[in-house]
Amino acid sequence: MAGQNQKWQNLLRENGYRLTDARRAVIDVIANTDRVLKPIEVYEIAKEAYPRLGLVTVYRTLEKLEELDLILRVHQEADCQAFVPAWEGHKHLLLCTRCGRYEYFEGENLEAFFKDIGRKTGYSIEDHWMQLFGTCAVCSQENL
Amino acid sequence: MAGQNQKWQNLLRENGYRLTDARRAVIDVIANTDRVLKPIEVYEIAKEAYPRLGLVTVYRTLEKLEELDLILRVHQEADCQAFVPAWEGHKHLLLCTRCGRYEYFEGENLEAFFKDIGRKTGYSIEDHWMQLFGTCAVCSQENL
DNA sequence: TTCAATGCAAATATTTTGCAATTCG
DNA sequence: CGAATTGCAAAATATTTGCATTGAA
Repeated sequence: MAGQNQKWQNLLRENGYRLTDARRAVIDVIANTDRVLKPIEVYEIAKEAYPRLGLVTVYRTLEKLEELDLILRVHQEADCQAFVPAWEGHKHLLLCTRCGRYEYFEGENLEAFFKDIGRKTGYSIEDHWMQLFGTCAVCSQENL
Repeated sequence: MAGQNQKWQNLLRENGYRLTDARRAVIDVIANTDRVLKPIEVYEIAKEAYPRLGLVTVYRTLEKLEELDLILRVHQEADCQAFVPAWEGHKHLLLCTRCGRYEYFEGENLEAFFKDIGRKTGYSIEDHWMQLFGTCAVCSQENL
């Protein structure tokens, strides 16, 4: 997962966006996080490396990263504006409700199931969201 | 799905809440909707039947209905504050991205799958969300 | 009669927009 | 240099809270 920074920076440039210090700082944070992060959290962490960063820029950078499918917006009970690095082709997430850690998981066999639902309901299925919530091994440990 | 009003009203009372005209108006709307509704939409519709309704009361009533598991919060790309009547035991939703219509669907065999994910990742799974998005039969029809 | 509930107005919180100054390429 | 980007301040949204009044039980 580490070292995505360079790849992301290249992708931004290839898509006609400029590479600025502000963007680099935001990317450093979100590309390598092992926890779900809210914009304000990205801001606070990135600000340490690049103090004149503005929150607005964080919002705008996240917007572009999402547009390029480099990050994924995570919906949770309490808030729906948190992000994790995206994994190509997979949007099945497992989240720790205590610490925000995340894991991606595979679900190939689900496609057939979804198709079947579509047939039964008369809907043409275009997208799906699947998320599991639980307590990660580390947090379970701490709670003994 | 129709005629849930009375049941909901009883449940509110059984749980120590008072039955007011404002609450009845809100319940009439959300208990019988066939579309996902945002608080402001509930407000606007319910206001027709009970003009002195305040938006704040809609928020507060929805909060109580959610607490009693009578309605379910629906998360979508654009907003995460929309509700549908809940179906006991099932939180698997299929949503029309055009008109907001919804269908519940069953997924018994998923439990084993979820358990397996938990075992592989070391997480103890506590909850899951599954939603499908698509175009319903009516909207597909209209779009010919 | 009593206390929960209401609804207004005000306070918060969050996200977006306008714009002059800055910086990348 | 020229255009994209920044970040401030202000605006727009969405949701919550305080409080005097109303109304259900």
